[in-house]
Parts: sequence; structure tokens; C-alpha cells
Amino acid sequence: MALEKKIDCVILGLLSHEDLTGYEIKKRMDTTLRYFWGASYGSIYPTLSDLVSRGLAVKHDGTENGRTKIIYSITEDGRLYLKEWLKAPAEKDEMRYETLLKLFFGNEGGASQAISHINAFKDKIERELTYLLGAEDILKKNLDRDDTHKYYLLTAQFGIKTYRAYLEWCEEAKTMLCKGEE
Amino acid sequence: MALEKKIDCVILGLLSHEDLTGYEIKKRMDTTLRYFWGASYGSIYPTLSDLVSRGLAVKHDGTENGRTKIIYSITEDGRLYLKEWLKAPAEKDEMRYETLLKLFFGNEGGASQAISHINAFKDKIERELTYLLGAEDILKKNLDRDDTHKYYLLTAQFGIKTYRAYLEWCEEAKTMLCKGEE
DNA sequence: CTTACCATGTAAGGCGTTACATGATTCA
DNA sequence: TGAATCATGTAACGCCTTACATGGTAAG
Repeated sequence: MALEKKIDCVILGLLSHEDLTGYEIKKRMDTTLRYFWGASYGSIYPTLSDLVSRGLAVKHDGTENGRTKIIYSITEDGRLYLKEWLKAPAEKDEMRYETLLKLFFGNEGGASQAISHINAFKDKIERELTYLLGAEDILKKNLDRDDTHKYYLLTAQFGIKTYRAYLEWCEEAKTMLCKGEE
Repeated sequence: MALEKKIDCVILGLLSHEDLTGYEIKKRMDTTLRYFWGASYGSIYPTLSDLVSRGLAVKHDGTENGRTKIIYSITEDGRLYLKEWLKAPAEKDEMRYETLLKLFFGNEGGASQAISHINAFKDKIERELTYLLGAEDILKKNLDRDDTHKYYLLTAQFGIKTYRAYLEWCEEAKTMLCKGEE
């Protein structure tokens, strides 16, 4: 019980705003949703079929730029299902940071190795932060156009705030490790 | 390739510092490691057997307080394996926050529902933060006793910094949502 | 003309959880 | 005496990723 599977809700959530193909859903997962909820084709396409068979979404063929596509739309039942899920409290908030794991056991590898891990982490976070700041900018400019943007902005700002805290920590952590090196 | 499975390294990491039983390992997972790497009995005990069969750990029976225990120790090979893993760059740093997911689709449920999710999240984070601050305090007092404490402290401080950023965001997010409610 | 991107899927298998099963000891 | 904690495990199953398989179109 307490199904962990939220992928159906995520897809329904995306479809609640606009009709999408599986490919487009994957792109959303790789950009907007990437930093707090990822998914691969191997879970997206089967879930899409499943949603259709449960009557929560419908599919219809379409063509665009001479290309054949399978476009999915949410149904009324799908919208109800989504709303029920949104009402329920969030169950799973967790992080899995291998960087922290390696740092936790850092004594076994030494300070300079730990610093390398911190630097690699810092670079990754800086790249992500740049992306999020760009997204924030666009969202702010379109705030009045669409109410959903307000919620997208909220999550982007969560990421920005978090990543900035990470970067601060990186500096402090390196300082602390260097002191021990002397 | 690029095995995701790190549980063997985590256990080896714990054993590199002290001999432990499976039960004690689980307790570490539920306390110290909880916020960045969790694990259940269903993965700990089989991994322990696996480590023994690979020669990375050894088990020996012991008794303590009249209770029978199976105590595991790391071997030299285990220490080598751990060091190799520590050398390699971290591959998997990711979060899965259902709260953010529900917020991202918050428009479908409305501002007051979104605020409820934020409040629940805030409560959870405040509890975690209290725990981490307690851990930080203890670690700081024992910094000179054991070099490993420095690394434990580093990860605790990561959590503290991150959680404080979360809490700041909670307030800002609620303010933003309330403005829209008027 | 070939690289990159658009587009849809499946199969195998890894990883890890939940729930179950069992039993001893300690403490209120 | 009953609840909590100590202690060790297994079985079933859920979820998801990786890798594979296929083919069209756009742009340089």
C-alpha cells in the first residue's frame, strides 16, 4: 500500500495544462521537472497506455510539420483523479546525494579527494543554477499570461534558493577541509 | 553499466569505522544517513551476505547483554574496494520531492491547497532541522577525538544550510500565494 | 550525406521496498 | 503481562532504468 508510483499523476498534471505527445512529456521531464522528478521513455510510454486504458486520458493521432504524432489529452475522470492526488498530503520527499555519501566517508580517502568531490559538485550546481535563473526570468515575464506560471515560478525559486545554499556550503566546507590540511 | 547500487559501499563505509551488526547498520541509516541515503532491512541483510561472499567483509558471532549478535567487520579487500569507490566521481545526486510536484501542478488545486502542502513541508523540515542541530552540537564537541567527525560534521552542515534555505523559501512562497488570493 | 533531432515503443533486469515471519529481552 | 526494542532474515512484488529496435525529417 501507499503506492510510490507518481508517474501517472505527473503525466496527468502535464496534460492538465496542455495536450502533449510522449516525446514532449519526456522533454518536460528533462528540463522543467528534471531537478525534482525525473522519468525515462521506459516509464512514460507504458504509463500513457495505462492512463488511456483507465479512461484518465485519450489519445488521438495528429500531424504536425508533416510528422505523425500521437497526442494525449486528459479526460474529466483524469482531472478528477489528479485533483484527488493533489489534495492528499505529499508522502515522499527524499534526496539521494552520492556526493554527500562520499563526503561522509571522506576520512578514508583524505581531504584533497573530498575537495575534488566538492568542486565537481559545485560545477554541476552552478550549471543547474544558471539554467534555473534563465527559467525564472522567462516565468516572471509571463506571470500575468497564465496562472500556472505562478506555480512553476515557485518551484524554480525553490531550486534557486537551494542551489545557492549548496554553493555557500561548498565554500565553507572547502575552507574547513583546508584548515585541517595545514 | 554504471551501477546505481551504492548500498554495498555505504555499508562498507560504516564498517570501515567500526564493527557493526545488521541491526546497528539499519539504525545508522535511519538517523545519521537518513536525509541523504536511506535503506531497509530488505536490502541491508542480503547485501551483508553478499559482501561476505565477495570477501569484502567477514562475520563473526558475538554476544552482548546476553543477546546473540552477528557482527560484521571490513576486510583489507573491502577497504580497497571502498577506496576505489571513494576515488571515483559521484554519479547520482538527485532529489524526488513530491511536495514540489504537487506545487508545480498547484494551479489545478488552488492556492489554499498549495499553502497546506507548504505548511506540512515546513513542519517536517523544522523537525529534521532540530535533529541536525543537535547532531552538529555533539559532533563539534568531539571534533578532536576522531578525524571522521569532521566529515560527519560537513554533511550535517550541508543539511542545516539546505533546510534553512527551504524554510526561507516556505515563507516567501506563502507570501506570494497569499498575494494572489486577495 | 550525415548528424542531430523528432518520434514511439519493448524487453530485460536491477534495485529496493513492504510485509511477513520469528523469537529473545527489557522495562513499566 | 504486555509493549517496546533488539535482532535476523525472506518473499513478493513494484517501479524504473538501460539498452535495444525502428524509422522519419531538417539542416549544415
